[in-house]
Amino acid sequence: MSPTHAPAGAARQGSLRELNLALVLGRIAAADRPPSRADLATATGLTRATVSAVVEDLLAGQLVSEADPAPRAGAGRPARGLVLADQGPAGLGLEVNVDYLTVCVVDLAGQVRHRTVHRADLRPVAPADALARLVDLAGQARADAARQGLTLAGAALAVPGLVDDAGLVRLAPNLGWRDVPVPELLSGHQALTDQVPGVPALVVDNEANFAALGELHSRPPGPASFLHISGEVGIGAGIVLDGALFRGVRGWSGEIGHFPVHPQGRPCRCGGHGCLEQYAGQEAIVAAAGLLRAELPADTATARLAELAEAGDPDALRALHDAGTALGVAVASVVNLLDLDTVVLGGGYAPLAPWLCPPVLAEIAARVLTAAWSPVTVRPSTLGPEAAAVGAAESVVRRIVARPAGWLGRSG
Amino acid sequence: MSPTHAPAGAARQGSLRELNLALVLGRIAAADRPPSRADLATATGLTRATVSAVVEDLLAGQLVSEADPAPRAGAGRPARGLVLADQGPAGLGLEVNVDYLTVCVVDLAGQVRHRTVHRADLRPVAPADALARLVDLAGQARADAARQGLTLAGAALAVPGLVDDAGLVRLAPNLGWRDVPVPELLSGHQALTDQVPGVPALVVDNEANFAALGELHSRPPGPASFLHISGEVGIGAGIVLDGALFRGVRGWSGEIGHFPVHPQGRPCRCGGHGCLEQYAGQEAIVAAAGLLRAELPADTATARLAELAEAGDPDALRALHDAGTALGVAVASVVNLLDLDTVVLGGGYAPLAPWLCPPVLAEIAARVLTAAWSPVTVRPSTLGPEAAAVGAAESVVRRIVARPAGWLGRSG
DNA sequence: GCTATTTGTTCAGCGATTGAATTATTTGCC
DNA sequence: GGCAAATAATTCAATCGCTGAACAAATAGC
Repeated sequence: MSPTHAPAGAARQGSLRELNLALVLGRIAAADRPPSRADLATATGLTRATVSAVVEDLLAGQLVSEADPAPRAGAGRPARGLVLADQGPAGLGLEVNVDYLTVCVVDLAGQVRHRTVHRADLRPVAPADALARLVDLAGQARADAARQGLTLAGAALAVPGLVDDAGLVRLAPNLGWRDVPVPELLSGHQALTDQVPGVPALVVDNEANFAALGELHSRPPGPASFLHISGEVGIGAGIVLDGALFRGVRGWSGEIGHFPVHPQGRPCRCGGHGCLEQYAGQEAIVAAAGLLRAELPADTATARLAELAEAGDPDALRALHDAGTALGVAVASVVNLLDLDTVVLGGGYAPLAPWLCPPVLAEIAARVLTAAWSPVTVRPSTLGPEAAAVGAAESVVRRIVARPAGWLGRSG
Repeated sequence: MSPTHAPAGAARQGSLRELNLALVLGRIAAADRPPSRADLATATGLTRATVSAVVEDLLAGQLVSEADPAPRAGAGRPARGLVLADQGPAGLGLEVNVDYLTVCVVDLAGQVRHRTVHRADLRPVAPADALARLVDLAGQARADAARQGLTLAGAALAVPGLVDDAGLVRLAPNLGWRDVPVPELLSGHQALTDQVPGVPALVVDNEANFAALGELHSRPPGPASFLHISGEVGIGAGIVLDGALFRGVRGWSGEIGHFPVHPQGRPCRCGGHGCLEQYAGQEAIVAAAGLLRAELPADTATARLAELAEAGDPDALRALHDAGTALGVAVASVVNLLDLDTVVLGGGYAPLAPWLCPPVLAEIAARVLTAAWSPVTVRPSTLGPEAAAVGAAESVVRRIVARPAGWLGRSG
């Protein structure tokens, strides 16, 4: 991923157009106001002739559309602004979690055009049945998308667990799933999306990874490299390096929940001692604050905790401080290892960020050698609780923006 | 780095040839026996006509040369094998360390064609003087390279400390350097190498990073992603992801020495407590084994320790076991975070690997969730103590192999 | 209404790849 | 020894896509 590496395949004649399609479309996507063809030419270094030809392809493929010209001072023929199409390909994002199912549709511009949240305790539900419900919701989403002139070009499913390259869910402890062959179970149903060359029909990945992707593509765009930590029952991290998600050799990166914060500390269900999860996991924080954890929905407990902290409840404040310190120990090590300058607290941590950030920053200041030369930012996620589903859907459209040739029917 | 990301610049006509030059040359470099043009055509997907044209460019530019045909069974015109040229561009690798200076020259094929090690205690020497000595050694290396038909295309300097993007050595604690502007100090001397477009004249980086690169490009080629840990007085890690060194946002990745192994443990000079360095640093191991650390050269102490362990000395064995356990705690967290499947113990750890690996593996087995599905390999580095200098030199030639257009005088 | 200015398109030219035909060189068989 | 089959490498017309310059389109200012 960004590092200078040799190209994967042969550069044939058409590769040139493929690259320039991606280049121009990427510029249109990144611009903050609709650029003209002339703007794109100067920005990319291509000639206006080439840009025109490329844009013609993109217009024909419904990837961009012409917008009202951006008002400009001075003389000259008015420009025609180019924006990402709001009719055309879109991504389907799916999420299965402990107490809800989410389906959403995101268009090329990153707008959420459809969203459904289905609250239900999924733990007693068999995986196949949960997926069947999801297919049902996806069908409605697809119909709604079609009404809006959108074509679903691919789907991505977020799961709170370890996922295989093939989409096999090896283990989702809080959901009670083990070795669930998701693509196989879904293949029995109607296809979720249309088939588009270059866009896999279904990608399954960890929710923390997709949540990080959602953050990466949020507006305004985040930094190119950051650590996104989702604090739920477990603690997962999504690592974004140079604008790309780092998935590790087998896609199992980001397991930060069992970082040894207190090596001789509390026993953890993983078999170790003093794992981060035991000190900064949602259940741990809630318990430390003296709240009964009988209240089932995790977000309710989190909201309650935030209320108490807001009101100055000393137990809640102490619990949050301790959790933040534990989190800070782990985060500091990650920052030392990867030299990141931004850490995003997402998921259940986002509403607690006002109280978690200070101790995290304190640990970073104390433990990160290089913090003296350049500061590390710790901030809450800008996305809500559906970050993972939105990030999943965005990963689909981003793939099209990064490689539009597939969608346009070129060799890909 | 590697990840699917949009191309940086405009794809013009010549980019096609640039890409294919890199593609073909990369194949020649990666092949284990000299491939013919026909082999390259089938391997890359290009036509034989194109491959011939590309190879002609590479031959003219002295990047490859024709070798004896690989013996083949069956009829047909015999192939002409292509190998990386042993006359042509080469990389100059430099290293400043606490008790030695090293200069080496590595050719395109990765062969070390010249090597000088100058032993001296560099701590009392002013940075400018140390660099002047290095320039002297480099001049001899350049003359020797010229005698062998090699042209030095660029230089890379390994330093045991934090280095800036601009080559400023912010801090090299064991060397006593602070804010040393290396490129500036060297600019006063004769140029180390020739100027080649696309190849920076001098790159300065951390020794751990270059040592990891050396491991990456060693024969047989290592895995595409791994963690390389250099155990010296300090402990540095080089992170290789998808075949590329991961340098972090500012190039300061890999600071693993201050990983909190025992949060309430021994105070560390960094201000923290229980840092890995205090338990698995060379001085710590030597002290724990009951050896006097008055013996200055670090490699002597390490060798002595290995001898004692070999002889079954219980103090030495216990010290190594404890160090390995501490190292394992840190390594397990890194593996959990990045999902790597290979860890290489280099530098001072390499000769101690027989005793360090078992406890490291034990900690990984206990702490890495995914280790159950796929094992993690822990092995010593195959390179000797000059790994950093060789890795530095290799980084120069690798850049040429990855982007030969610059060397060939194309726009690149 | 005219000029200056900027946008976008058209078109000949050119570089690079392609695919088929051609040449080169060896093995195997009669 | 000579011929056919097989494999390697080169040659060449065709094609694709980018370039650069000329040209058409559309607006502001005088």
